[in-house]
Amino acid sequence: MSPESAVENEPDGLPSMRRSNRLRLLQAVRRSGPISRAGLAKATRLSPPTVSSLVEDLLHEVGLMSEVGIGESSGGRPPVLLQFNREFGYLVGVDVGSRTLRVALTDLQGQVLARQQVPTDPAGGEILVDQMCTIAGELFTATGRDRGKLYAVGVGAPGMTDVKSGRVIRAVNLPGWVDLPLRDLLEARLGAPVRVDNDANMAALGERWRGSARQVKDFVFLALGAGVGAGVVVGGQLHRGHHWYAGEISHMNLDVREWRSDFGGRGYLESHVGAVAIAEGERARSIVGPAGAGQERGAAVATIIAAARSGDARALAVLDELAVYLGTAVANLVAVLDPALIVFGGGVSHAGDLLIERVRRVVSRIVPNLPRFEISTLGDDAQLLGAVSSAMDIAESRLATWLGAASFPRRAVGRTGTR
Amino acid sequence: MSPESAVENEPDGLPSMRRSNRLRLLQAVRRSGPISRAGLAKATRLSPPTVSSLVEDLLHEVGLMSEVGIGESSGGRPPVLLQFNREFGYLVGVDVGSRTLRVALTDLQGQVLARQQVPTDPAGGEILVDQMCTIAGELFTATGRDRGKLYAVGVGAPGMTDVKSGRVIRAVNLPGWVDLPLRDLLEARLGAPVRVDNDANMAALGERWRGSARQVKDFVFLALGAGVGAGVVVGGQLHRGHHWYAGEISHMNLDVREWRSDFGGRGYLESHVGAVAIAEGERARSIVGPAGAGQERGAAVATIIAAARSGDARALAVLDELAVYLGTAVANLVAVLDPALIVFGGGVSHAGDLLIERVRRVVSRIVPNLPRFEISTLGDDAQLLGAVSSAMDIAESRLATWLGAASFPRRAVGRTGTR
DNA sequence: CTGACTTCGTTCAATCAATTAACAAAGTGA
DNA sequence: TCACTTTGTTAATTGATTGAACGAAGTCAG
Repeated sequence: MSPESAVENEPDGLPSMRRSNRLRLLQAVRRSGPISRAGLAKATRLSPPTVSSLVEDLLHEVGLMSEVGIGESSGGRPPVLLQFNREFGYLVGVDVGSRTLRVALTDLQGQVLARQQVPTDPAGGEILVDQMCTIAGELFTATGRDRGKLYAVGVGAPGMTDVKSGRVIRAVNLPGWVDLPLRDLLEARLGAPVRVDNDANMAALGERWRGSARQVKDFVFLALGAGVGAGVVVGGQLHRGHHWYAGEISHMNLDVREWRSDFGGRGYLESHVGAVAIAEGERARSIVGPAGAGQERGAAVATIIAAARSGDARALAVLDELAVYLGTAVANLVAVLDPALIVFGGGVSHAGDLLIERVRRVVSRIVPNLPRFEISTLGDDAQLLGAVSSAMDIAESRLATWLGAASFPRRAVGRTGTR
Repeated sequence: MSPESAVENEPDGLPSMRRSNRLRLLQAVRRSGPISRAGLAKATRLSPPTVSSLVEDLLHEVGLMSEVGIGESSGGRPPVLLQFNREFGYLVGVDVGSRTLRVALTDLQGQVLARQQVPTDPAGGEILVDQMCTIAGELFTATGRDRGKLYAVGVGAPGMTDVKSGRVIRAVNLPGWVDLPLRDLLEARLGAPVRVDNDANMAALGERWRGSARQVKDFVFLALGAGVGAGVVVGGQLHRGHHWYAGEISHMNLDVREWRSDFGGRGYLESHVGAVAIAEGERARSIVGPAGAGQERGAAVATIIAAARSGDARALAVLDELAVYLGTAVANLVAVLDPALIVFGGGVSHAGDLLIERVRRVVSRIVPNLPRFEISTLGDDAQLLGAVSSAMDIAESRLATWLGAASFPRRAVGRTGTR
């Protein structure tokens, strides 16, 4: 009964018109929640008998729909409500943070059934792969679901990833991850298609799905954590770039006079906006104490933000300084992309309006086309939910190809000659 | 027999499967040049009788195909070759330069039938609209084509345009164009759908179609003329941005220390890379003579480039300076988008390798993900051909909706009740 | 130059899915 | 209780695609 086997069972022979209409019905059901056959007929502009017949397939032969009960009558025979069978399969989303590993088990609609988080094993490498698989297994057991029905997996990893080959090229703070074929390892162990992407991209997907960026076609998610990264969404689609480097804005140079000093010099965004840079600035030290005392830069940043919130002039000055660099970088990004929205995430984003106002002031002096600015509404869950969202994307296309999105009547392969 | 009337004549009653397959055939014919019915059957995976029947429609009823002759036998009955009827309708592309107005008349495949160029009337405004329409009319007459068969028009205008409403918000060097509803004016006079877009975007489309960017999904066209503009192509599609400001990189700030000085200060790209800025730099003056002597900045730039090509140290120094700013801007753009290719166009691009090498050197010090760099292969024709290309896009979708790309069986509207 | 073989395209009957029309089912409301 | 609505199914019709057979128009070998 696993989806895998169902794929095999489905005869390829069905002419495509029917398959395509089946898919249309399924999508209508997913969009329009519980809905009657009559409602589906209106929504898809198919005739009632056709809908009945296709629903029959979807209900009993395929198993992707279920009858969910009787609806209110509106003056006639009450409708039989149909629903997408969300438990036809399950999704797993994984967020590999440099400190925390989060795993969620959801149904096909992305509804979270269970989740768990543990400290990331700093050794990285295959140990982490073990950790993920174990936790995923535990979540299946805990919720009493069949792990054979795992349908797709999304993984957000810190650092640089090659989405096509599913490799992690290098991971921030996880020395054990260098050119790790994460996707292949996971697919082998979990028996389901896996997509690996970097954390900023995943966070962007999360915000697009259930965060600040719903309905927004063009936006950028700014991950302001240990480093600075961006997830770029253009035309509703994540844009990853030719070398998977899109959004690596930490390399931006904001001082032509310093461009000769190679990566990481004073002219570069990274030197002014990363948590490291913030925590180790002069003013910052005067707030959080001498360098080296605070092992955790994230904590130092949090302290500075707290001070700023309570009106500490030195802390506000740190934000001012930060905003000049960040704002200029954002302005340059806006000059290139003209997005409708920029979402701030990561530790620095907890400064909230203190940050947004300062950045907006800078940006508005540089470019005329101001985007909307918002703080991530998902916070630390953005990456995890983004991973789930990307698993949903895989599931979507798997369902589509399976049910026959494939255009049109395909003749039986290997057509025999005339003789 | 104009396409317009044909659209009306086509009964909407054809069930969609047939319409959709007709479209598939048409596209296969356009892709695969002259091809037999048997070839089409293989290419589209439709059965021979179906192909015959649909081709019959397309040939005689619709008129979008024509038989073009008999092909070589490959050991059996020789094939009857079919072709897309490129003269089913015509396209017009217009490039409104600040100095030259170019107009081309092409067939539906974008093959240029005739073209003409005249000096742009600096008065701008509706006078220019007249000019365009007149020239277009002349081209129809000169080639003996029926102007009633005009199928789509693309117009590239300098400056800022709102593609959705078809308005020119403001045009560089054309004071008469301020918030001009160019699309509506032209559609009223020409009787065909019109798309208006800015010159950098059109040039990008041109390079995508028949220039350096063929087959490239993610690239940026840099228009280095009087100002600096970019046409941004992401995922094969032009990206225009939320306020139609995408690619307005002249606003980029490359010197945080100068960000307070508002638009146009020393920190901004525009102040260093535009033809004005180049021609009026100190070193530049020492080559081309005192300021004000050369009315034409474009000519001054050309002089400098010529000098550089012949090894003039001062001219090369101008390029060096330019490359630092341009390279930094490009690097920032690359940090955001990671394109596969950057195409240089406009007057400054005539510096060729002298420019590319210098820019590449700067970019390679700032970001690790170097794109390919190329000089526009279309030169001054990029915008014009881009305008044609965008007209083709319109034509494509017009044909598609007309032939019924619209997904699936649509019930007769206003379905009468059960009674 | 004839006959076997290919390839191209069409004719014809069969198939399959969607539609219309009619009807059964299951309610509301006067 | 009866007229009316809305939902869903059954039955007959329509329309498009297909497979098989066949005619058309060539090549190629002996």
